[in-house]
Amino acid sequence: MAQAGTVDRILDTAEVLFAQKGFAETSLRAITSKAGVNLAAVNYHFGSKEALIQAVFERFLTPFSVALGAKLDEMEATGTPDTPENVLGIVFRLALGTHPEDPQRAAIFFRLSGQAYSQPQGHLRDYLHKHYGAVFKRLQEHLQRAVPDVPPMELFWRVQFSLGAVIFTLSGMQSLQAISKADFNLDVSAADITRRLLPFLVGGIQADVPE
Amino acid sequence: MAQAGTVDRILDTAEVLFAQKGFAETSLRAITSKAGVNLAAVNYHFGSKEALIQAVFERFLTPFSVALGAKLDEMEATGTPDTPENVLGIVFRLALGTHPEDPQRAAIFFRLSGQAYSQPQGHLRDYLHKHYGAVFKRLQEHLQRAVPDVPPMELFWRVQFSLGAVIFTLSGMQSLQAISKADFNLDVSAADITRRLLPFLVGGIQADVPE
DNA sequence: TTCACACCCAAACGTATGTTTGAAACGTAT
DNA sequence: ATACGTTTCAAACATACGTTTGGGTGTGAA
Repeated sequence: MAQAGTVDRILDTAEVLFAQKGFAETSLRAITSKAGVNLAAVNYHFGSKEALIQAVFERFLTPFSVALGAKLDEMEATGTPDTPENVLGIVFRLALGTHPEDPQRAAIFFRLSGQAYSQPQGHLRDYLHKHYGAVFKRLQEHLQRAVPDVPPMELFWRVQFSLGAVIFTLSGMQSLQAISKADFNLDVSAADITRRLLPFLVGGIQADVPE
Repeated sequence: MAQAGTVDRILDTAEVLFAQKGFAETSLRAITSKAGVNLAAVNYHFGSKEALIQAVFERFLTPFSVALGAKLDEMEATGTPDTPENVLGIVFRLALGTHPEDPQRAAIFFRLSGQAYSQPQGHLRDYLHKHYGAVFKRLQEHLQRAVPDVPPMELFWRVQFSLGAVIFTLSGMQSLQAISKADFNLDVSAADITRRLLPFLVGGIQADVPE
């Protein structure tokens, strides 16, 4: 990140600031001054702030969804059984491991996703669903095979619940960590939390469906 | 809401707009013009926008936490067993039922909570934890008795995961409903979703703790 | 009636934001 | 060396925001 081009410097900085403070609360001036580029550079290279936000997501999600697709291919090729643990495990290891050189990056990934999903108007939510809905659907199909007793409609919602648990928790990790430290005097990392998340989600997803 | 006083008209309107578009994206001008009051009224009656936001939450959460406390009292008095279903059931029925005359209100409640929690800086999160942490802790103690095999630290996080699932899902219901309709051609209500949520959360909370 | 106080209102203030502009600097191929 | 497309820059622009101001309006008590 030291002496990259203007475009990358903007993306690198925007990514961090967006994750830290949200989209509306992060001004172009904050981004450009911290990135050491001129204010006008954003509009020159991206066209608008909105386009910058989408570019940040694209740089994040395209490699992720490609890797996820590959992992699913591999799973199908090797005949790995469709269990909730296996399917969800892939996602988590991927999210935590796409940038092994920079562990912070995983947290940024989750918090950005959280920002996107909790965006009020849902522009981004729709954008994400449109561009990455295919891989997402494929993932859900594997999950469906893992819990054939859960009706598809029910599973759809359980996946949404899981998404909520994941994104919400990790996007607010700093506050939660403070609370956790105050109540239990213990530090936790993103990897800690995801380790705890897996059994929780598996338990929820394969729970019995009432009547 | 027809001809209430200025203060209530502001609160009524702000509540809806905040839930709809978020705090930063809702201007005082939008609130006051829709409420039919003068722009300066907010600063006159509340002091600042930040104070308005807190006032909105107070009007929501104080009755809720009082009612929750009463329900817990009742539970202890009648000796109702501490099962995850019972404890969580109380919360859900309360959240959905605090304003039976206005079913929309429950959705607003959840979406506001979601906005608060996904707020980047976490002012509100801390405010909520400070003002309503006591009832919350009590709830968690009942849950702990319901799942004695889950270590307290683990349970703390599972409660956070549950909060995420609930708030996140309900705060983004409009988008999710659209997706759900597109994929399954079915409409769903907030009550529907909470009915689905309960078994999911119970399953997650009482899942086995690994090694 | 007069006074005091709470409330309301139109207007203005200061500031911050995203965006645009036009000229300067740069790199590169001719 | 020159010309040209690309990129950078300081400055300005238009707008939106939260907040403040000062005068007006109504109401109840003295």
